Amino acid sequence: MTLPHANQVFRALADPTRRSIFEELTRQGEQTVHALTGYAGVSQPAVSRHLTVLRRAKLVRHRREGRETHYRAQPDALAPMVDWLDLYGAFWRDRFDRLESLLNRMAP
Amino acid sequence: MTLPHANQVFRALADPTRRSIFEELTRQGEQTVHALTGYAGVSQPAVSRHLTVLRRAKLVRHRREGRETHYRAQPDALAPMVDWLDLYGAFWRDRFDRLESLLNRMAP
DNA sequence: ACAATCCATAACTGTTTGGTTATGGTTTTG
DNA sequence: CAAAACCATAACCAAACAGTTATGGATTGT
Repeated sequence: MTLPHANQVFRALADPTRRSIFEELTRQGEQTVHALTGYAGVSQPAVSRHLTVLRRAKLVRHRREGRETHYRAQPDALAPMVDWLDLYGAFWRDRFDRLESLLNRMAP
Repeated sequence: MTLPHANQVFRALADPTRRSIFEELTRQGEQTVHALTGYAGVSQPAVSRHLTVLRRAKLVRHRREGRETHYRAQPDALAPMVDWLDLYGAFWRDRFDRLESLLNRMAP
């Protein structure tokens, strides 16, 4: 029972180069493809394609300005992943609370 | 600057079938490979290999009992993903503080 | 003892993926 | 205007991936 767009987010962030690009955008703010290419350690076309994947997952937004394209992180697109963790986190908490109260009753 | 085992966790959870198996184990508790095969909608060898991937990411543990192998979720192995989101998705900080403290209580 | 069950691994296959180089469109610079 | 810079897409390639069927080892049931 996976949430609707969660899959794209999970897949996009599964690649370390893409995570690294997203991290860089989060830390340093808006960046051009050129700047990101200098950072990422792969070729410019590779960076462009990674950015396309991140864009389809809505993890980044872009803005054209003349011949350059500026990308910035869109952190609220992490919501599906957060929700997924939160969903199972709540479940664990319930189990943990039950276990905790059980232990309290057993050894007061 | 991603933690060493974070990559395995991200990769393991990138596949929807594997997420589904992990979700099932979290919801229903310990399960045999046979039971999971009935659930997952793929062949038994496929399930076994998914479980191996989840095991290497430490997201599940297994216990042999006679001819069957029982698997259960190991939710504290999600910690690297939670840490990552906490770091780069500061937007969601307060929601994560709850989850993180929960995980800390479960696996101190 | 024999048959059936449970599971993991091997062997194979088609698809996806992450990288490359090549190319071309658009915009800036000289 | 010509040249250079920026970026996206295309074409290609090797490796990884997720699935399958086949097989065999270990355990349980008859």
